[in-house]
Amino acid sequence: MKNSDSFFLTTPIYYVNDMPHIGHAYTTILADVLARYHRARGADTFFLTGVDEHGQKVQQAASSAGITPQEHCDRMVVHFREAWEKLGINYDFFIRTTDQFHIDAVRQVLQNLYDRGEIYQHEYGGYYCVGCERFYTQKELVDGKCPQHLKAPDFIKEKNYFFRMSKYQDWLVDYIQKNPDFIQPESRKNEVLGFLKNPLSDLCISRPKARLSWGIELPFDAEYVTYVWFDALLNYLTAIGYPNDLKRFEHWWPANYHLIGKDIVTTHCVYWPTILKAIGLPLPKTIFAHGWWMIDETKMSKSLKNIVKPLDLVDVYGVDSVRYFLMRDMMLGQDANFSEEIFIKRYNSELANDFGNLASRVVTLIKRNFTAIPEAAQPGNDEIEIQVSARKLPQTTHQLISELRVTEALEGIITFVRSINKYMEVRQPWQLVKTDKTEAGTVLYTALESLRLAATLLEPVMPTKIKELLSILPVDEQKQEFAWGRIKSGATIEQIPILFPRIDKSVKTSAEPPSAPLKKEEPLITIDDFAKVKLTTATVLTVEKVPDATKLLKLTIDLGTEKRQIVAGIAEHYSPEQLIGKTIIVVANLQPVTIRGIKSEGMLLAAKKDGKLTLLSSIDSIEPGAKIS
RNA sequence: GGCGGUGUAGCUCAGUGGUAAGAGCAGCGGCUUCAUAAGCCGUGUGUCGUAGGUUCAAAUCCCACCACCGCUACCA
Repeated sequence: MKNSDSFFLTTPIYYVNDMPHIGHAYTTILADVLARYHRARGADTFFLTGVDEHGQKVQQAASSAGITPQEHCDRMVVHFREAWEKLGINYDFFIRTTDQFHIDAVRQVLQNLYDRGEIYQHEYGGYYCVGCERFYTQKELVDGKCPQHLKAPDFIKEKNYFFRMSKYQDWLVDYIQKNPDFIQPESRKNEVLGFLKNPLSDLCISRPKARLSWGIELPFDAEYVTYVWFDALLNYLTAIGYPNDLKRFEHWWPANYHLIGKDIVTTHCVYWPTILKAIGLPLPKTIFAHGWWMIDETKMSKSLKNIVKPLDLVDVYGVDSVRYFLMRDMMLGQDANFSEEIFIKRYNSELANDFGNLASRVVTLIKRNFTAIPEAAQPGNDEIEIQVSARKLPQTTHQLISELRVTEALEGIITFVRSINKYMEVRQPWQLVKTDKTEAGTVLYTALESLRLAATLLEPVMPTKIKELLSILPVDEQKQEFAWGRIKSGATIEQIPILFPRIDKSVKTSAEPPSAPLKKEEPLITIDDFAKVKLTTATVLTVEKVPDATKLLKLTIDLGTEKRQIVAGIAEHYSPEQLIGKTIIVVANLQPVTIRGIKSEGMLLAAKKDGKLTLLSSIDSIEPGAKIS
């Protein structure tokens, strides 16, 4: 039975198709920080992370690199382990979906669901057009024929296994509404509820081996492997012992937090709860979706290649300050900006000036004027005021952390640090020491003890640097970490090193080269392959918006020899007026398709990066129909 | 197209019916010198996106509009 003090939190398991980047790092550091705070308050804590290793993309990446999928995974997992090591991540377990225990457990769960009728095999009829290599619904067919090839498609049957997700739709909507903390922040909850207004279909959880072999084989049909998401989500259960070590499992489940990025909300907030319901397990208490880091104004995500490697940041600035920055600057669930400039401002202002400098001045004053740490003799009003806020601070910090309000928790600590600086100005111990050494001692003890307390509260965020500082401060081990008065009067103290040296903005630390795009080993094509693509110039004759579609424009174009109609997803980037009369480049021999009921006989070429799209054209004017080679 | 969100000081944001609208950063002026050229004090005439409405009273509630964003549909 899970007791109230057991705290289980997870990150997603990261797909090994990609190198670790700041998105992965943020989630993982957040989890680490939360785990450390909960351990510090005495909670029985389990922090799970890992990697997701099955699926199509892994198989493809492996085959293009000429290695087995397992070899590919074995290579990639090292990058994640090393990254977390370097970022000071203290996880309790690192799961790989290729771990045998996970594979076994997933198969047991599948068998159980299958036996209880939660999974069924469905043979869906399909009107399959060989020319198009795709299925058509009856509605899409024109007079029973493929609209492209005007040929009657074959009716073929394909089998797959489906999880009865749809039957849990009403239950899920109800559950989400009755448990306001289940999906956070609220905007994500609304999105999920919006998603659930449309009918939910059953979830296809198998892939025929003929198409994809890299996955967990279904226990009840060796011709299939498990859909990668189904396999991956179950890690949250298998890693803590489900279904073979129920005692361990029940100690931790349900999870207190699944931390995720906002890109995987549907899988976690729709698929996962229904799977758990079908298994018969309670749902995690909270699924928290955080935002994305914008790097120099550009979106950072898995699919984009403008990767800023967390390890590079750490090499330049140090782990602790990077962790601090990431935790301090991203507000609950919102997107945040990262740039060197923003980082340096935050670092200099809070870590160097407010905190680090305070440590230096207090310790220096003690070393210079006293042989040992002085006593706090007669606390006056200023001392009492500091002590009052020092006693409140651990409580408010832990409260905020328990609500995932990390930014505000850190703000509270740094505000307290500022108040210590102010206290120093008010009491001026460097003057007092000349007139009243006892009172100067009281002031310095108060400042040092306040500093120690602030440092202790910052330790989960900056474990390395803070440990370094705390190891120098002599304490009375009998007294509790968060209690006032732990610093030991009469003990000697070493001079402390400069913890966070100020970064001089004029000396730009651009030692790091702009991160080169990952070199993917892409297969090369021959000139003959290229020749298969018929590219020609074309003149745009007419353009109109496709009704009820945001992105679509219908164009008629002149190819010199003929006129054609194409549909293109560029309405958000070009207005019809901008296009008429322009020369564009099209793929002339592309298989036609029907988009929104409109036939499209070709594709225009456009360059797209970071959300910006521009059509390709020729530098000098040229007749339509010119061949491009 | 549908659903939802955001728009407050140069920047990042807090503030959801009621004293003259706030914080941090940046800027400017001063004090101080124990300290990492750090610290402290002082300093903001901000159309609270625009235009209406409800109210004794609105940044805060309602309507419309504008801008941006998210999810979703359609987008190879």
